[in-house]
Parts: sequence; C-alpha cells; structure tokens
Amino acid sequence: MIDIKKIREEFDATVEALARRGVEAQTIAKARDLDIKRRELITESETLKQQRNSASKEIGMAAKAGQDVSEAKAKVRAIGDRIAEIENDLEAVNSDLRETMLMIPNIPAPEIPTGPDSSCNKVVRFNGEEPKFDFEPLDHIALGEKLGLFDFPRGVKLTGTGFPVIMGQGARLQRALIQYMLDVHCRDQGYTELIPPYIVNTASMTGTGQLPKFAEDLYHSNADDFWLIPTAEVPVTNLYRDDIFDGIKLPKITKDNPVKLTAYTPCFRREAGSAGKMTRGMLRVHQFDKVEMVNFVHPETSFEQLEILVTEAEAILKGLGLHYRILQLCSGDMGFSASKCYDIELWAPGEKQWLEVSSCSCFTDFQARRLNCRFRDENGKTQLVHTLNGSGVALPRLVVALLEQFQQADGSVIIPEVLRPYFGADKLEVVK
RNA sequence: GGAGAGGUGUCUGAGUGGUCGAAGGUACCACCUUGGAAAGGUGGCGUACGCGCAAGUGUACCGGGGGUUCGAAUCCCCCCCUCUCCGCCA
Repeated sequence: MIDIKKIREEFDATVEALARRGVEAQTIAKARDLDIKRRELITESETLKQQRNSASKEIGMAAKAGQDVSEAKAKVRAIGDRIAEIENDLEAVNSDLRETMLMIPNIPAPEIPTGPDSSCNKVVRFNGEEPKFDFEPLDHIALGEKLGLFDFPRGVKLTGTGFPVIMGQGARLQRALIQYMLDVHCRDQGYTELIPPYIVNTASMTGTGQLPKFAEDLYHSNADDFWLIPTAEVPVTNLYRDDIFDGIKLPKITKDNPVKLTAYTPCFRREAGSAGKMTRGMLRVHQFDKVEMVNFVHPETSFEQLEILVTEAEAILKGLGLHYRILQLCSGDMGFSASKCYDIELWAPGEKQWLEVSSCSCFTDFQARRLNCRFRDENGKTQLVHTLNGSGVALPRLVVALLEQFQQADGSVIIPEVLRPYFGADKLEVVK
C-alpha cells in the first residue's frame, strides 16, 4: 500500500507518477475523497464519544450520591445510538478505502523508463560472451535425456504435468547449486540463512500481497486454510510482520546495518492460465527450488541496497561463468509492489532465448506498510522499514542455461570450477 | 485428538462494573549525589489514529471478534494462541 498522505498532500504528483503505470486518475481521486469522508466521520464520532465518556462518568457519580439518573441514561443511550450509526458508515468508508488503496500499485522510482510492457525494458549490462559452438547445441530436454537427468512422464504419473522428477546427476547438480548459492550469500555477503515453513496461513499471504488478488495462482489446503508458498519471500518477509526492529529483541536497523536473510525453499505455483506459454521441459513448472534473499533496510538506503542486491545475485552467476544480462524493468513491466526492479536473464543457446532467473526489487515502504514492519530510528521514533527481495537464484532455469551453455559435442556438460567441490566431479557424464 | 491452567505495558505482577492507559516492582533515558562507580534520590518513559503552526488535546487499544450496559481489562458467547498431563507419532 502506498501512503495515503501522498494522495492527501501531493495529489497531482502522485497521479502523474502512477499514470506511468497505467493507473487512472479517478482511482486516486476516489481514494482522496474517501479519505476526506473518513476523517470527517472519525472527528464526528470521537466528539460524541467524548461526550458519552464524560456523561457516563457523571452518571456514575450521581448514582453513587443516590440521585435519579434515568433521564441522563436515556440521553447517553441516544448518543450511543448515534455513534453506532456513524461507526457503521465509517466501517463502510474504511473498507471501501482499503479496497481502493489495495488496487493502487507502488509509485515507480523517477529514473526508471516509462513503457507499457517488456518491450520498453532497458538492458543495463551483460556478463561474458555468447558461447559459440562448432556443433549444433542441444536444448536441455535432449541433454537431459542423454545425461539421464529428468523424468517428465513419471512426474505426470505421480502428480501431473509440470511436476518433473529430477534424478541421478541432475539431482546432485541441483543440490550442489543450492549449497554453493547459500554459501556465497552467507559467507561472502553477510546473509543469515534460515529454513522457514513451506506452508503459511492467510495472514502471511496477505502480508506480502499474494492475497487476495492472486489466490488462483496458489495451492491451498482447505482442511486447514493453509497455503503452499510460491516463493520464500512470503515466509521470510512475514517473519517480521507486526514487529519492530528495536535493537533489543530484534536487531537494530541503521543506515550501515541492514538485516539480510536468505533461504532455500521449494516454491509451488499453479500457473493458472499459462498453459502452453514456454512450458517446455523445466522452463515453467509447478514445483521448483529457489534460493531467495530478503533485506530489511533503513529507508534512506533502500535504492543503494538494491544495487548491492543485484550484484549479490550476479555473483552467483558470475562465479559459475555464465553469460547473462541485466534488465531494468520499465514502469509497466514491474510487479505491483515494486518501485524499482532489475531482472537477470541467462542465455540458453539450445532454446535460443533469454531465461529470467532472478528478479531483484525495491519495495520502498509499500510492503512494510501492509506488513506493519517497523524499526526504531536514530531519534527513537518508529518508522516503516524498506524491504527488498531478490532471487539468488531460481534453480530450474539456472540448470537449463548451465547445461546448454557448458555442453560439449558428445553431450556431456562441464561443471564450473566453483561447483566441483560441491558436485564431486568435473562433468556430467553421458549415460546413453 | 482428550483433560486442565492461563493470555494485562520491556519484563514481572496487581486489578472482577465507574474517577483505570491501567498500582507496585523491573528495564531504559535524563538529572542529583560521587574522585569515579555501585547503592540511593528526583523526573521521564507504550502504540495507532483524529484535530492543531505548535504547545497540546481527543479517541481507541488489557490475545482476537461479537454481545450485555449510561459505562467493560473486569460480566456473557465464539475463536486463536501458550503451558501441563494423557494419547499418537519421525
């Protein structure tokens, strides 16, 4: 949620900024009008409550003194009835306002390009060169077959389409990658690792914004009203819902001391409505693994911290020697909650396309407001934190790009140097 | 899953219908005292929202929601959570 004060105090600037994301001015005007109405009702009901409180006090004293208070009681009861009416209206206005505010996306950072969709994204930089082959490179499905990495049909038998079985060298490769990524984040980048629940309640899904809008994309357990996480962002960010980083129970957040957490989790996505879109093999599946990074930072440092976050995700891919590019997303292509966002894409020579493996976003206070996640600042005041998150990184597409970029003429695949201690061999061997 | 106990501010712990945002202690902050510290003394010390240029002031909050009442931390109903015992189980 954006700050209602922005709409109250800087209406025109807010309309202009959000127009870049395709928000209509009338939505914002509606929020402004409801906010005015809300405050009128609050003032009115609080004035009446004040009257009731003091009158009740007098009744108490008069009754103790043995006076007749029935007339006074009737008067106060009338005030109570009036309060109930106003509160009814207030509740209606409040829920209307909340609903309207939840439909308004975050205000884009001024420097990001304006545009309706991904065609306006800007390539910021590349790493490495496009790999050249003196043979026709295979795609990951063909490679997987030669190397015995995946079993798609049996995944279908067990569950359904989009639930691949990863086996043998493939499973080991995936495990090695997870270890490597967590080690880089924790050892070199100051992260604390955690293992969160993979199933969360409705409050958590609402806190990070998956609900109520995207219920269709989530797996849900009716018996308990629990949800399977679509990303570790949900449990890790919600860890500090309704909390205050005060330096006593929780760490202190300062400009030099962000709180940085990382977690490996499986992710579950129904991907409703995306059947047929890039669903080949491992490219879009319902269950996949991912290492995620989440930062809770001082508001004045959040955009600097985003630049650092991108380099932290990049470090993984650079270490593996992969060819990738970084995109700055334009106003129309960013997620709802983001103010600024970079995507990292890996080149897949077999697929002949770029694959998104990481998305690093700065949410400013948008997510924190919804989460009610605050810190005590240098003056001892509580303020909303700024949150960021980034994948570091998603596994299936990383595996795809790695297989395709490092494949040899015979179908074997060279394992990058940094991964060998984890993997225990220097190549994936052809098995048939 | 069954039975019982309990959820009050940083913590501890009083309060069972009115003057209670809530005693006392503790922690924390400032000052006094001291050569310095401890002990002791004095004062301050919750959050959110509204109004106000501000000082300030009002409202709400005693696990959550609903009800009774002129008035609820206190009475009633529902829910959640924690602890103990039993059962089950990696």
